[in-house]
Order: sequence, then structure tokens, then C-alpha cells
Amino acid sequence: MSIALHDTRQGRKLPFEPLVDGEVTMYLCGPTVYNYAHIGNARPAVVFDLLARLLRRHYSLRFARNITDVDDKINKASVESGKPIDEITARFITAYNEDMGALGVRPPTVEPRATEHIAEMIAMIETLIGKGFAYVADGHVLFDVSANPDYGSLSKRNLREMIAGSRVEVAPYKKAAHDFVLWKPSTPELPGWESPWGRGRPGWHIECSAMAAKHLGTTIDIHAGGQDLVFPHHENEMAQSTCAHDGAPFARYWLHNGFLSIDHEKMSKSLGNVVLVHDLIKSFPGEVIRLALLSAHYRQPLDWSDDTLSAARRMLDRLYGAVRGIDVPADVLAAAEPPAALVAALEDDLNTPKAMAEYFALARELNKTGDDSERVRLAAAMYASGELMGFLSEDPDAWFAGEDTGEYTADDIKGLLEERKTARSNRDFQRADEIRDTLAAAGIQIEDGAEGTVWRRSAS
RNA sequence: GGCUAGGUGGCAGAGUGGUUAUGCAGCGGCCUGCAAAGCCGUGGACGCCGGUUCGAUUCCGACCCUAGCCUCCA
Repeated sequence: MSIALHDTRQGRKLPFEPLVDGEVTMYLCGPTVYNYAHIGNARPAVVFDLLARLLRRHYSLRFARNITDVDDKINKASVESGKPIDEITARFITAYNEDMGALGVRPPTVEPRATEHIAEMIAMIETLIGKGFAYVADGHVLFDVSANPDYGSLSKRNLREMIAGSRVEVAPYKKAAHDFVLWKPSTPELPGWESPWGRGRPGWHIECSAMAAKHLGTTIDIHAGGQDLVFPHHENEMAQSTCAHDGAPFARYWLHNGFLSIDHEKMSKSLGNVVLVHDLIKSFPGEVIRLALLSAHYRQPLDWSDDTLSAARRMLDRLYGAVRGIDVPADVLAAAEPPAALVAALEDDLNTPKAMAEYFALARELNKTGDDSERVRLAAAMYASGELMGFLSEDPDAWFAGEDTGEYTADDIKGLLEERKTARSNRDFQRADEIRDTLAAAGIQIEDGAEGTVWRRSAS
């Protein structure tokens, strides 16, 4: 077993070795809870859930995914909706976990909330001030980027370029344009906590540094997130943590997933093309959305369109079709393993397209063989692969039955198929075909197999 | 303007210095009462221009194009 991961900082694929033998720590930047998660938010959750599943095959994994529940966007949402902040954050934390759960994302080991770690943030800020990496100015505490020569090594940019490219007005209390806020004052109506610098709230980056240190330790193995977080968020986290911890490395491997676009456009409120997972799961099985998100390699850009989902649906139909009608005893299932080639593909920097190709190869092998014990063995491997990747969690018949549209219930269909069976045995093919056509018109396809007739609702 | 990734067959999307990706769609066949599903076979590709090489889609350089970041953003 050897896992290789692409590290953003070094810009290449590296063999993965945890700091402590047999144990892995991983931190993923989670949601800011002011709205429902969109499909772009879901990509890192799904991708790194898959990585977590893979890592757990070999290691004891401690996986933290934070919740940002103090943020100016939340404050804004509160003002706009007239609802208290607690109500908003509670609602969207629940919604996030439900939505991600529908996509097969398993809960992380810990899900720390920013508001429950204010003391740790204040302590870390005090440490940074004490060591000369931060300064107090006009009620704010700022990180002094110039005190950290390593700044820019993650996002591969240097200070001169950043200053030249800066389009932001520099706040008057900053010593330098690129210094960023660790703590800022709050007005009475805004959420705030008492601190050595007065009542205020944390800056955008310190929460992750504080929570990662508390729950995973000074040096973590894997830090993951979306590509757009590389700068400034992760660069700043790395600077804070490294400086607070006397130069101890913050994250040993930095993983970033590529951006998701919608019909070749950036997803944005102004374009009105934001796709919410909350809405999508009303129309599509979670596994279809999950596969759509995993259909491209995680570091590649992914363009989302109607075709993405229908293609994923057809792929899953093929997988479910292969295992349909095969009873796998529980003990066989428990002992089953995914094919080595599939695992190897995932262990090679999460090569999901390659893994899917191996998955289909397994399905083909299963479809080909007529040997019953072999079919059971291969079906068990199909399910074991599904367990690893987050697919085939449904009963195949239920999968193909889909959502009951109300036109024909499963019992109605069963009755019609009985009638058709009789007609066929009487060689009354006209009546048999009539029934088939009737069902087809309602979106129900039937398949006559050696073991009888099965049916499926075709994708809407 | 700077930084970082990309540009692969009808579509999606891996990968490789010379030999099949895979899925969907197409075509031919098998199976079927006919279909469907499945199986077998099959056509079709590596942005452009140079260079290295016996040989490049794969390595190097220039160019063109696209995306992300440089500002809250997964």
C-alpha cells in the first residue's frame, strides 16, 4: 500500500507518509453557515470524504471539518432577514449536514465551531503579539507579514507582486498593505467577545489555525480545501500557525480541489446560476450527484451542466444493473474487498476516473459470467467498491424503481407484468407489447430476463 | 499586468516517449417472439509552430485560447 498525494506547496505528487505511524490528521475548511450549500461547496466535502474513506482503510484517521459561525456574511444575513444570528447558523448547520449526508459524506471526527473556540483564538493572537509577529493598531490586531520571510510559499507569490497587483485600498491602521486582521472591534449590535484589545470578533483566518491546533495538534498531516482558498486563507493560516508554533510546520500536505463552473460560467448570485444541493437532492439521488462530482479528477476544473447529471445517472444504472437480482450473503459481503486496481487508482492521488474505469471492468466481468458462485463473489466486490467510494448503498430494485410518480405504483406494475406473462405464455404478443407500450409511455422500461421480467423508471 | 492550472475522439474524461482508457452516443453481430438489458466486434483524438529523439499526444521552447487566484468566495 502506498498513497500518493499532490501537494500544492511543492507543486507535485508526493508519497504520503503520516507524521505518526498509523495515524493521520486531516483538516478541511468547512462551510460558513449563512445559506444553503451550493454544488461548488459540495465538491470538497465529497472529494475529501472519499479521501477520508481511503485513509481509514490503513490508518486511524482524525478528521476535522470546521464550521464558521461567526462571519460578516452571517451578520449581513441576520440584518437582511431580521432573524437572530443563532437561529440562522443553527438552521444552516443542520441543512449542511443533511445535504452532505445525502451525498454520502460521512461525518468527520470533529466538527468544531468558531464561536466555541474564541478563547483559543485569543490565546494564539496573544502568542503572535508576544513573539513579534502581530501588532495592535486602532482596536485591531494585525499579522505582520513582513516578519514572516516564508510568506507566499504556499501560493507561490512574493510580496512585491502582491503589492503591485493590489487593488484594495489600504486601511490606515495597517503598517503594510498585505497585513491581515487577526482581531477586529465590534460595534454593540454586532457579535463580540471581550478580549485584551476590547470587545471584538476574530478575523477571517485565525479560527482555522486555532481549531486545527486544538483538535489535531501543532503539525497536521493533511490540510484540504478549495483551490480558491489557497490565497489568502491558507497562506495566512500557515503563517499564523507556523509563527505561533516557533516554526513547526503547519500542514505536511496541502490538497486543493479545482473549481466548479456552471455551463462554462462562474456560479454567482448575480448570474442567477447558483445550484443548491438542497434543491438538487429533491430531483436526483444523492449518489448521482456524488458521482457527477467525482467524474473528473478532483484537481481538474469541473463544468456542471444537465448532461453531467444524466451521464452520472447512466453510469450508476450500469453498476446497479450488474448487481441486480444477485443475493449476496452477509458473511460474503463482510469479507469482500474492492479490486486492487480500483484501490490503487484511488491511492494514486484520488484518480476517480481511473477508479471508475476499474469499477466498470468489474461490472463487465460480472455481467459476463454465468457461474453463480462467481457472480456472488463479484457482486460482493461491487458492493465493497461501493462502500469505499460511496455508491451502491441502495437496493438495486429500489434504485430502478425510482420515485413513485403516482401514475403506476409498484403493485400496479406487478399486476400488469403478471398479465403480460400470461399473454406471452399464450403467445399473445400483441397484448404483451400493448402492456409494454403502456408502461413505456409512463416512463417505465421493462426487461425480460432468464429469471423473469424486471422494470425500471427511466431518468426524468 | 503578475501567479497557478489546463487545452485529448460526437460528448464527458483518464493516461502514456513506440502497444485497448472508461462511460454515454454511433455502426456491425450475438441473445430475444420483438424489444430492453447484457455480451462480442468496430470507426473516431491528443490547440498551433518549432526543437530533442530511431520515434512525441506524452519531454523542451515560443505562440494562441480557457479557467482560477491577486478582493468575501469551495
